[in-house]
Amino acid sequence: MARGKKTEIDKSDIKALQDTIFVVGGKWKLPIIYSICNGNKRFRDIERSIPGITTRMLSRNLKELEDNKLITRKVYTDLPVIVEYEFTEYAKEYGALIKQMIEWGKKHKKILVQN
Amino acid sequence: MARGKKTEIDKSDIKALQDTIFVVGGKWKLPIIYSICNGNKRFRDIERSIPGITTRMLSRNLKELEDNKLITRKVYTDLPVIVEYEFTEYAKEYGALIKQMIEWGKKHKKILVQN
DNA sequence: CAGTATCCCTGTGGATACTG
DNA sequence: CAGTATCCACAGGGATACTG
Repeated sequence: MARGKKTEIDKSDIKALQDTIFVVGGKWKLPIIYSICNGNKRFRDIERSIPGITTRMLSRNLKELEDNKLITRKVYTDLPVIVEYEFTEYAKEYGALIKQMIEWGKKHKKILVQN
Repeated sequence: MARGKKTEIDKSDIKALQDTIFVVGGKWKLPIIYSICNGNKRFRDIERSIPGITTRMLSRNLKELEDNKLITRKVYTDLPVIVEYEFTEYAKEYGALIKQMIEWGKKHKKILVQN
C-alpha cells in the first residue's frame, strides 16, 4: 500500500469492515454456519454437531445470525416444538466471501509456519 | 446452501476462517491498518491519527500485526528512537480481501436498514 | 520518541438449572 | 424439543504512570 498508489480506505470503509467482521465474529458463529451448511436444521442437531457449545451460546448466536438475515427460523409444530433453521438466499452471497476468507486463512497459516 | 448443492465446509476450513477473522479482529486492528494505509509510519503519528486509542492498545496491536507478517517494524536511530511501521508485500494480498469485506459490509448495512 | 507496567472495568462466554 | 434464567470466570480493553 505504497503512497500515491491509491489504496486509500476511508472511515466509512472501516465501519463497513467492522460490520462484516462482527457478523461472523465471536467464537461460535462460524461453527454454526458450518453446521447448518452441512445439513443440520434443528436446534438439537446443530447443538450436538458442535462440540463444546452450550444451549445459551447456540441460542444467542442463532438469534444474531437471524437478525443479520443470514438464516431463517421457522416453527413447524408446537407440541413438541419443531424449529428449523436455514440459510437465506442472501447468505449465499456471503458464501463467496467466506470461501475467500478460508483461502486466505490457509495461505496465511502456511506463511506463518514457514518462518 | 441447499443439500446436495455441495457447499460443504470442513473443519479445517472453519479453523482457517477463524484465523482470518482473528487477524483483523478486535477493536483497533482495522483503524490501525487504515492509518498506516494513509501514510502514517511512526508510533506517535499512528496514535494521534486514531482517536481514543491508548499507547498500550496500539503497542499490542502493532505487535500482533507484525507477528502476522502484515507489517514490518524498523528501528532507524536510537536517540531519539525512531521506528517506522510499513505494510509488507504480503499484506497487499490481503488488501483485496479487505476490499471485498468492505463491499459486503456496505451492502449488508443497506439490507438491514431496508427491513 | 516509543514504548511497558499496573490496576481496573466490562462484555463475552461457560456451567447449571429450569420452562413453555 | 427448543429454548431462558442465573450466576460466575476470564480475556480484551481502558486509564494512568513510568522508562530506555
